[in-house]
This record gives sequence, C-alpha cells and structure tokens, in this order.
Amino acid sequence: MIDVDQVANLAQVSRATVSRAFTRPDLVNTKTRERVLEIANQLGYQPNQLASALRRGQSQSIGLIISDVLNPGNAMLAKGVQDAAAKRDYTVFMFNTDEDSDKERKALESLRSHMPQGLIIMPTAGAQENLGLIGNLPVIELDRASGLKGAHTIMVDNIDGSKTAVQHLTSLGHKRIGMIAGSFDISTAVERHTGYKEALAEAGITYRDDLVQTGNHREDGGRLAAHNLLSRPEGERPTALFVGNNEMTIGAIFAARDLGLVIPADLSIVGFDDSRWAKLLQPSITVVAQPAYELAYLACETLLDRLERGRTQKPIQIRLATNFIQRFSTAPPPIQVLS
Amino acid sequence: MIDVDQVANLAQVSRATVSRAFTRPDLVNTKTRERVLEIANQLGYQPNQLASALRRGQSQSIGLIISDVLNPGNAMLAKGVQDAAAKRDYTVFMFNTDEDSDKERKALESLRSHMPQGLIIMPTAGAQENLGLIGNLPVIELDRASGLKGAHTIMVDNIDGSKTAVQHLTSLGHKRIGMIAGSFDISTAVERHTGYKEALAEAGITYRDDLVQTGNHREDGGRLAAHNLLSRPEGERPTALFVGNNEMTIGAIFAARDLGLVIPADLSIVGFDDSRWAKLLQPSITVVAQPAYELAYLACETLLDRLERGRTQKPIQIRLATNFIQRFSTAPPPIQVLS
DNA sequence: GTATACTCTGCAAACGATTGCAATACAAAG
DNA sequence: CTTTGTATTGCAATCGTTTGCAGAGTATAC
Repeated sequence: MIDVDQVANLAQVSRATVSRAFTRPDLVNTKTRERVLEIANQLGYQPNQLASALRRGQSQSIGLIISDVLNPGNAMLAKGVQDAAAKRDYTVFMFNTDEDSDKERKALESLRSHMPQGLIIMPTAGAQENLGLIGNLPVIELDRASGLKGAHTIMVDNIDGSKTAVQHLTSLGHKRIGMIAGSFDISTAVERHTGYKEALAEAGITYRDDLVQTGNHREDGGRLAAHNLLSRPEGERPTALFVGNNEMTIGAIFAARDLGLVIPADLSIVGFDDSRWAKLLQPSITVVAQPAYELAYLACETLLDRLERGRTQKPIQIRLATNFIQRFSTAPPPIQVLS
Repeated sequence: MIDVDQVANLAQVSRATVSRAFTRPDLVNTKTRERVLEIANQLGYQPNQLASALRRGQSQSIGLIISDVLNPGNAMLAKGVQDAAAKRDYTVFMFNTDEDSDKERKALESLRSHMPQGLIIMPTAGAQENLGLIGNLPVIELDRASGLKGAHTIMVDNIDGSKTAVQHLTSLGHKRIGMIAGSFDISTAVERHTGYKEALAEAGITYRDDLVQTGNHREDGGRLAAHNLLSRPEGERPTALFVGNNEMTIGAIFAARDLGLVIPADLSIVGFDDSRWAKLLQPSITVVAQPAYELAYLACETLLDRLERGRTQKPIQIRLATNFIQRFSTAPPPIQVLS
C-alpha cells in the first residue's frame, strides 16, 4: 500500500504538507495543495485510517449493536444507521446480540478495542451492567431503554401506539382483548403493556391478568402464548389479540389457523411493527407501524452531532410517534350466544 | 483508556513482556505471565486493536459488501458471515450497495482505508472495475460472480435449482411457462434463465422469448413484468410463472391479484428464494430455497482459512445445492377451451 | 532600513502496540 | 573453570499518520 512518504517524495514536499493537504487544506498554498492532491490521486493514495485514528484518537467509526438483523425491523434500523453514517464518512461496526447478554458483553469488548467514537445500541436485559465496560463512550440507546440513568434514548412512543391499537379494538366492540407481550425486562414490552392497560381502563374494561401472556419475542413464543389464550372455550376466549412485536404476531396467526379460527370473523388481531407479510397476507394485518428507518437515521445523526459539536449537557430523549395502519385483520367481535 | 505501559509499571516488567504475555504466552515465564494477566485484568486492559493492527499489518477484520440488508436473503448472508467471523474473533465492516456500482466503489474505498484482511462481496454489475481498487486483498464472491477470471466464488447451483423448479411445472402439464428474470448483467439471473431454458428443452417445449421478462430485482419490477405477461388474452397468457428472486415474486403475486387471477387455479407460481411470507401466505408459495446462512458461513470460514493458512493455488469455486420446496402455489394448468 | 505580521513549510515527537536483537542469568556439559 | 545452551527479559525501532513548534520567506507599515 502506498503511503504519505511516497506522495511527499514525488511532490517534492515533506510528509507534513501532504498530510495537511488532506486534513487542513486551508493551511497549504493552493498550488502546492493541487500538486499534492493530483499526485496522490494518480498514485491512488488514501490515508491509512488505522494510523490516522491512532494518532488522532478518532477512528471515524461507530458501533451498532442490535438484537438480530434477521428481524426485518432490526434490519431497517441497521440500514438507517448505516446510511446516516455513510453520509458523513463514518464506518459502522455491527454486532448482533440475539437478546443474549453474554453476546452483548462480547460485542462490547470486541468493539472497545477498535476504538469507535460512539455507540448505538438496542440494549438487552443485561445492558446496564455490560455498558459499564465501555467507559464513557458516547452512547445512544435505540428503540428501547436499558434503564441507565441519564442515558440518551431514541425510541417510539410505545404507550401511545399500543393505546391507539387497543382503542381501535374496544371501539369495534371487543371486551375480551388478549395481549401477547414481550419479556418484561425489556422496556418496550413494559410500555406496550402499559398502553394496553390504559386503553382498557379508558374503555371501562376491567384489566385481567389471565388475558396477558408474555412471549420470547420470537415466532414460537407468540404461537405458544396465542395457543394458551385461544384454546379456551368459546365464551372465554378473547375475541381480539394485541401482539407486542412482529415475530410473535406471526406465531399468533399460525395459532389461530391451527385452531381453525378465521381472522377477522372469529378473531381480530393487531400487531406491533409493520412488515412485508403484514401487507401481503389475506387478510392483511392491522398494525402499529414504527418509523424504524427514521428512528435509526436520527439516532445516528444525533450521535455524530454530539461527537462533532461536543457533549451535550442534558440527556437527549426523543420519542417518535407510531403510525396506526388499519387493514383487514380487525372487525367487530362475533355475536355471542348469551349463556 | 489504559495502555501497556500502565500494566507494565504495575507488574514491574517492560512493556514488551506485557505484550508478549498476550500474544506469545509461551515466551514468558509462567509466574510473570500470570502476574501480568492478573493485573491487566484488574485494570481492564485490552490491547488497542488499532495500534496492534498498524504494527502487525493485520487488522483482524474483514469487509462485507452486500446488496441490501433489507432483503431477508441478504440479511441471512450478513448473519452467516458475522457469526463465522465472531467465532474467530474477527470484526466485520458491512456495507450495502443497493445494486449501485457507485455505492460499491465508495464502500470499497472506505473499506480500503480500514485495512481489512479480506473481503466478502456480493458483486454489483460494475464490480469488475471496482474490485481493481482494492489491490490484491483476498476476496470471495458470494452468491454471484463478478466475472473476474480466477475469482473465488461461493454460490448456489442456480441452473440446477431453476431446472428443478421448471421441471416441476412442466410435469404438472404446463406448456406456457413465463419467467421473470433478473437483470442479465448479474450472473445469477443468467444462470437461472439458463436453467429455465434447459428444463423447457428437456420437456420438448419451444423456448419463447416473449414469455421472458427481466425485472429490477425489486417488487415493483416484478409486478410490472408480471403485468406484462399476465394481461394477455386467456389463451395466450402463461399458465405458470417462474420468478427469479424473492422480491419480484411478491410483485408477481400482487399482479396476479390485481388481475383477479387465483393461485394456483388460474396461475401457478414458483419463486426463487424462500422467505417468511412464502410460508405464511395462503396458498403458501412453492420455492427454490437457498442455503443462504450456510453459504455465508462457509464463505467466511473459507476466507479466514485462506488468510491464516496462506494463499491457495487454485481459485476456490464452490456450489451449494438448492432445495426445492413444494407448497401450494402450483397446480396443473386450467383446462383450456380449444379454440 | 527595520520592525511586525502573516503565510507556508519542515522537523521531529507523538499515538499504542509488536518484535528483532542483544543482554542476562542460570544450568549442563566438557 | 570454561564453554555452550536455554529460558526469560528489556531496549529501541517500527507501523503510517498528525501536529506543536520553529524557521524561512514575503509583504506591509513605519
């Protein structure tokens, strides 16, 4: 690989001048600068980021830790961060935790040694501890909160989103509305559950613990939870289901099919997170959509601003609104034979 | 951040010894080594990858360039590569090209300055040129071939996969089988088209150019192409469609719905690439599934082996078999009223 | 002509690790 | 006692940049 000295020699200047031609162009005479850049270009010279980062203490890279790229919502987050980073010439180190705290810790260790300038993380349940590892690196928590005091967070308004979803169900006349929630050590799961409770309260429906199941955020968890709720006798079975994330919604749909329930005639379903299949299914699924790309893009921009313009005083805490999309998986509850 | 010298001081040894305790443990006395590691651990010392990489000329990282993480197939590739890399303590720099040669070039430039030790790439149409930029970095082409002579490639057997798919259709009795192919400057598109032609030939069906449309690999392209093929009069319209990738398959399904065609009664569809929604749709879609995760995992392992065990002589060229999954989107052609 | 300011450039010391070479200590062999 | 070998450690150069400081050159003001 070709280095500063080679350019310097050919351009008949010192390597300092070459370096400055790139990093502080205003400090070098126009003619010299042009000559240097011309030659650098001919030679295909590009400053070595490693050396540069080492010397300046800035690596021009950030870390991104998400749960699982295979989840389309997460993939969207990844894309948003990457696009925002690329636009400002930052590189992204991406890691997946699969919701496993251990993997998260390893990712953080691995990341640390690469000296990123900041971190965007979708924290696992164990993040409070793990985040201690990385010292005082600027961090933005994306999509959920680890619970660390003073953390910077960029999330959606989960409570409001859930509330809207459940209000939609109550306004259709549903009384027995089940919820499949995520694990309660994740902030979003708690918030979405709160929204659910609030909407019920507003509609004058008594909250029933037995209509809430927690799942593992994956398809199998959703399916199992839905089976539990839906296999009750007809008069006891929920007539609507609010599901806390996209993967579990798939599980719930499979469960409904297993039990021969027709959506939306026998069962209404609202999911959290929009996705490809939600639009494509027949009936298409009513969902609370999250502006995932915008969320991630914004998170990255915010982080980079903070890096470049200096630390902010107060913690940044942004909430973006969700978007309720009504499709065809919801309808009034089936007419009940009075018992 | 804490460095070698601090550890060295506390451990009463030179920094060389500390370094060796980590990198060449056999060269340092057991007692000293233990003391050093103990202290390093207490201090939370971790060698600075940047400095280490600069000195040794090995960054312990690789590049990954894919088309678009939002495509679940690509996300799977990303996961496979990342998992394999993580297992061997390599870090991955990931970039998306969105099939845009310019973005690919930028990604390569950006990557180059980070001195990765190798690259796994899903090449765009302009890759032949772009790859010139990165000198003689070990590269593995994933999923498709750029066409560079002597390149290392790890792909699926597209011809065979397509052939099986189309044979399935011919054996059901279809005679007018349309294909929505990808852009022919991408190797996979060409190969899948070849498989299609071969299967037709074997079945004694004359290949007709007008039954083949090329799309842009995205949903809208697939929809448009399918519209063109399906809006012909009934006796002229293909009774089956073979679609070259997952996104375009979605488009084709929408087009069929637009035109009021019932799958599989009026139209059989086989797609390339399995996906969430293919399983979930009713009817579920018959597909040629690719072992994307395995493909990517293997690519990464192969690359790392090559890095560690030295360059190989011959180009590596691996083909993995596809997996034909018959579901419910295919059936015999509708009975035609003779004209 | 001298003082002052300003522009441009180069020297050389960092950044934090790794590693060839040499030095030391000690044991074994002659 | 000398020689040879082995195990362990330290010195100092090195990777490719960046940057504080100082020097050289030129212009402007007095």
